[in-house]
Amino acid sequence: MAVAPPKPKDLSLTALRAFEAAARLGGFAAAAEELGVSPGAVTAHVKALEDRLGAMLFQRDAKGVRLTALGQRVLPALSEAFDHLAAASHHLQAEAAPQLVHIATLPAIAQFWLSPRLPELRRIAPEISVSITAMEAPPNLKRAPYDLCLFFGGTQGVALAEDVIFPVCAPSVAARVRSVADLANLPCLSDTAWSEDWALWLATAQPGAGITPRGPAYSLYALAVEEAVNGAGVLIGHEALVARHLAAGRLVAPFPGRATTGRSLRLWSAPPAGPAARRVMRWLTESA
Amino acid sequence: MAVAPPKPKDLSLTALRAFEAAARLGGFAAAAEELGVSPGAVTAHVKALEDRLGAMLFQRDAKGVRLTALGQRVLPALSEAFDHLAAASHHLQAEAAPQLVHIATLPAIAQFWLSPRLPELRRIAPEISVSITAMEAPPNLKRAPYDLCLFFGGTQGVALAEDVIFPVCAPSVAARVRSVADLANLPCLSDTAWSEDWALWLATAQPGAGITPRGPAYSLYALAVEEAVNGAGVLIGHEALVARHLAAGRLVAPFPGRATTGRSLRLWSAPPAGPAARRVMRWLTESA
DNA sequence: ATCTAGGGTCAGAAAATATGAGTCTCGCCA
DNA sequence: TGGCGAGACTCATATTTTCTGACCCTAGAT
Repeated sequence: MAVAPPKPKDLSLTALRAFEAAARLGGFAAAAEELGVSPGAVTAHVKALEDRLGAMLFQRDAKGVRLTALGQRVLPALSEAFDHLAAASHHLQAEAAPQLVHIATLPAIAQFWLSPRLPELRRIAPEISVSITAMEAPPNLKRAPYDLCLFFGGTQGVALAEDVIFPVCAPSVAARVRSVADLANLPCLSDTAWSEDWALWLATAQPGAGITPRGPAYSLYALAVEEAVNGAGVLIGHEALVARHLAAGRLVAPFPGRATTGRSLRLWSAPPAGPAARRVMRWLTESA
Repeated sequence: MAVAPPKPKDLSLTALRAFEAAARLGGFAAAAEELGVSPGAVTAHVKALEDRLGAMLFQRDAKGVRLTALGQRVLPALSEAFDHLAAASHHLQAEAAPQLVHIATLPAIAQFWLSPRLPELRRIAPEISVSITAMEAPPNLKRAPYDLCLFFGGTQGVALAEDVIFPVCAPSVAARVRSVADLANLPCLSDTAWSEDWALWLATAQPGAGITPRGPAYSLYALAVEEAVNGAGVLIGHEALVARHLAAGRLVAPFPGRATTGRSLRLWSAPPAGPAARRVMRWLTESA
């Protein structure tokens, strides 16, 4: 009774994932971002899924998309399923490479805080290998395959250090800086993502000074630091990130005033943290 | 602090699925069958996954594959995750098309039992649309998107009818059949998948007759039936499948003896059966 | 009015996935 | 002891899926 294979194919997993991400994040663009594809790809997936189902999942208007009733009904089960799948996949990777620890962090933290500590970690625990991925925002640990996260702000995990900020500059520049008022005549370097830093520091160190620092903003903190070291101006420094340069004398703090941003450098781990991840977490915590 | 996207991609869902199927079913060939792809595709997926992980998941030997310890450790979580995903996907399809009922069944049942009943069902419940997929063996309902299954044997669901077998043939052939002994001189048609039918019937209807029926075996029961109707010989008929031909007089039963195969025609549903599926199930049960 | 943030569309390109034929290695069996 | 058959592997090729990139469109915000 053999028959030729007229196979009724399942829904495409990729399309389901695109729908799930779009629904959960409330937009195709956000979903594209999370999935690491272009928005057009998400559009196409959702459309394909809708065509396949013969029903709309989103209501479109020019200002975005909203889930239809159908979409709302099926989203929870789908999200949960993908959570399970991501967890299983993460588990698989952890079991396959138990000595590999993936850390997600800001580029600046990676370069100025984490990287300098790694040689010592490698000396202490040579069997552990650490991989670092730099990103702008903490990943969704339910989905992304990282073992540890290291970012400013939030409330999860342990705080390694207060985020303390204060101006720093090359020694040659410091010689020309006598008072806070001098900042008005110097390039005041900053990071575009931390554009409030100067105002925050001024409010704390010299309230009512009436100074509006002006200067280039960099989209990569490392660039700003590099410029400061090269004498391009005064950088509003984050203690954890400029500590090494201060210790080495490549940068100095021309003013005594320090401000806290209210955030802290925090370290947390993905739920089923393996021995290696715990080991690295302990070491980083102690080293802070 | 924007950075270019050096994205650490997740494991391929397709590869994970191939691994899961191979592990669960105990072989690449079986997995290929379930996934509806060629064995080579499964081989490639598993290999890609192993390369990606840097660890072996299967131990190969010439007689098949066995899971490694690593594979055994991760399989349960993966299987569960794919079960959830399949359930969610099924749920989505059911919600999107609540009036569509997918039935999985044997080709012969589809043609000779189910199909004749559908016009009446359409008359009674025109809003329900039924889709039928023919297959050789009951699908894994945890994975395959069917609402109802209709097969011989098993213990699930409700029994619609005993599987009763007895010889049938065209009236013109019946005229030449006087006794069971005549079967030795006539083509005795059968289905390759039900090769024991003749022996079973003879053991019940004429024990010790010493007859070995000979004749063509068909890989599709419908072919055997067609041949019987055309007078090609005597077919060992399954009551549920030849009832219509008997009623119409195109086939007759030349002997009074009937045997039961010990199995029955059973109908069962996938766990979260919607209203339409339940309706169809009720109707089919009553119609039997 | 212009800008901006989202989506939609499309053609072409890239990557993933599948096939199919041919090998290889066993264990089974005559 | 040589022939099968099962099951898996390989490789070159084919197909399908998926992605991109550039463009358009709309509506609310500036």
